[in-house]
Parts: sequence; C-alpha cells; structure tokens
Amino acid sequence: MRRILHIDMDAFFAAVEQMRHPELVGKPVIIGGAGDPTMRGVVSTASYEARKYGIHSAMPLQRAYRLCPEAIFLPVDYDEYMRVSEKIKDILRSFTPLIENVGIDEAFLDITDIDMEPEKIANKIKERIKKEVGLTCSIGIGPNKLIAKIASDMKKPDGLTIISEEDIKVAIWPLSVRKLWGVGPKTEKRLKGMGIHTIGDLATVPLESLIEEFGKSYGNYLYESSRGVDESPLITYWEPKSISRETTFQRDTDKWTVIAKNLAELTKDVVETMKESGYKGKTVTIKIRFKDFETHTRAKTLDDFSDSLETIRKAAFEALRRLGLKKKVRLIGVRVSNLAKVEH
DNA sequence: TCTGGGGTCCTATAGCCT
DNA sequence: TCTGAGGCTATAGGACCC
Repeated sequence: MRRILHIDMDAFFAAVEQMRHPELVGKPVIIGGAGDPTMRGVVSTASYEARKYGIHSAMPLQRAYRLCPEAIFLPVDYDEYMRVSEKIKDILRSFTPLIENVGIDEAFLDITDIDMEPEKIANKIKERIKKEVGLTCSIGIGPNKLIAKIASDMKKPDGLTIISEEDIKVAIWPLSVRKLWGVGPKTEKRLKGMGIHTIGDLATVPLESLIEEFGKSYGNYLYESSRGVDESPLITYWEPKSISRETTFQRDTDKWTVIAKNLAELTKDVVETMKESGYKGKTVTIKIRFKDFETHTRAKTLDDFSDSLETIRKAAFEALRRLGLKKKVRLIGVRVSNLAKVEH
C-alpha cells in the first residue's frame, strides 16, 4: 500500500507578506490583483483574520473591500512567493525526490519507501519549514493523493491529519461532494438536483447511472473517488502544453486601437516566454470575453512550428478578425499550444 | 453587482479520408 | 457510383484547479 503526503501552505501569499512586514501580523491582509480594491481583480489569498469577514479566494476585490474596508490590500508579488516556495521545495526534496508540485504552495510526496513513521515525517517537515522558512503548513497523509488532499484540508492552519485505509469511508462519507477534487460549483448543483449532497450519497449511486449522467471518464472517476479509490501516480515531471497571456481591461472597451495594442503586447509576451523556455508552437488561439461575460475563442493552426513574433502575431490577428467585435470587450487573450521543444 | 490569470483535461462537432 | 461506418484531426466551448 502506498503512503502519500499532501502539504498545503497556510494562507501562503498573505503569510509571506506578514513575514516580511511583521506589523501586518494579526491583521486582515488581502493579496490580489494590483493591490487596489477599487480596481478590477480578485482575491488570491486572504489571511485568516480577513477570512473572519467572509473573504475568500476568487472573491472580487471590490466586494472584499465592502466586507472589510480596514483590511490591508497588497498586490501579488509572484517572484517573492516563488523564492520562498523554492526554499520549501528544497526542504521537501531532502526527504524524497518523489514530489509532485501542485501550483506554488502545495505538493504531494510519496513517502512509501521512507523508513520512518509517517507522522514523524510530517512533524519533521513542519518543524523544518517553521524554523528555516518561518511559515506554517497543513499536512494530510493517506493511501493515495485523493485521501491525502482531503486530509490536509481537515485541520487548518498548522494541522496534521492521517487517514488510514480502514478509516477512509468513515472519514470522507459525511463530507460534501465539493471536497472531491474535480467537483466544482456546476457539478455540485447537478448532484444536488439528484438528491446527492455528501460523498456517501454519491457512493450509493450505481456506476451505470453515473456514466449515463456524466459520461464514461468522469462517471468512472466519481464512482471510484466516492469510495476513496485513486490509483493515480505522482507526476514528478511534465512538459508544458500551452503558453498564454490574457488581460482584463479596467473598463470594457470597443476601441479597436486599444484592443489591437493589447493583443500585440500579449502576443509579444507569449513569444518571449516561448523563446526563454525553448518552445515553438503550431496552434494560436485568441480569446475574447465580452462585457456580458460571454467568452469566445478562435484558433489558427500554422503549417509549421514557429516562435516567430511576426508569424504568431499575424495568426492571432487573423483569428481576431474571424471572430469580430459586436459588443464591448472585457478581456482579450492569446495562447500558443501544440508545443515542440526547440533542439539545440 | 460582481466575476483574475495561467493552466489542464474533457466533450461535441465537423470535415476529411479510407 | 452510392451509401455508410470508423478513425483521425482541428476547432470551440466549458468545467475545474491553484
């Protein structure tokens, strides 16, 4: 049986800011967008003090401001969080190379073959991160990724939860289906409509019904995960599948010059990233979100892999022309996919 | 009223080929 | 020659994750 550990940093962005600005400790701190709650943007991370006001990730900054005007709003400083994240990953790597990174502040470790009690490993990790980085984290341990992740979420902040094979059903069946990875607001609503609220409710539904309702792939996934079954391996290395940039205008616009200028700049950014990381791409997709949030994409596939700004910009503008602009535009974006590594 | 940015994966559909 | 059935690829949209 595998032993998987999931580590989740507590209010990571806010905690990093409180560490380098100690006067913010104990105060409601909200990290998001440009750090200006009158501008468009959403909350990336709220400190625990801010969460007491009902503020949470993905909430519009303007709403967060209304809920807690005295909060301290700060811009996202991704470079700094990346630096701290790397220090933490170094500590994790000293325990095992079998690590799957999940974004900047989470990771899975396969600790099956480490000759030490899982609880002891977890406590050592927590101690070292506290001492060497100055931050707290929450850790979950289980027989697979699904259970480890649910476990890490059960006690926060600075928690440690271990779910053994025998305890899986008792531990997860009372929980909302939302706790399952891959079940978001839409699926939760559909399940509610079927009278399914908890993971235990989901586990009573026959496999055939789930496949009929949700398709083969997702139906199977729901069936297995409701029973705590998850054979998925840790992904320790992967190649990017696409590189993209997008931007939301501060005010919706129908000015062609503004839209074109932004698309050109975003394309330049994407191509720069492609060159830095050594990829060429074949498919160029543009994305437009109108003021009513209706979102459309148009794609153009090139004859050859390219990292030429000229070629990719032309493809982007051709796709934009095909889409047409009949309403005010809220967001514009560009993505290059179908990537191939440049050999040297 | 609000609803970011950078990603992944899945599904449906349409066109083309055998 | 006509009519499909499948397979493959490109495209568009959508749900979800951090």
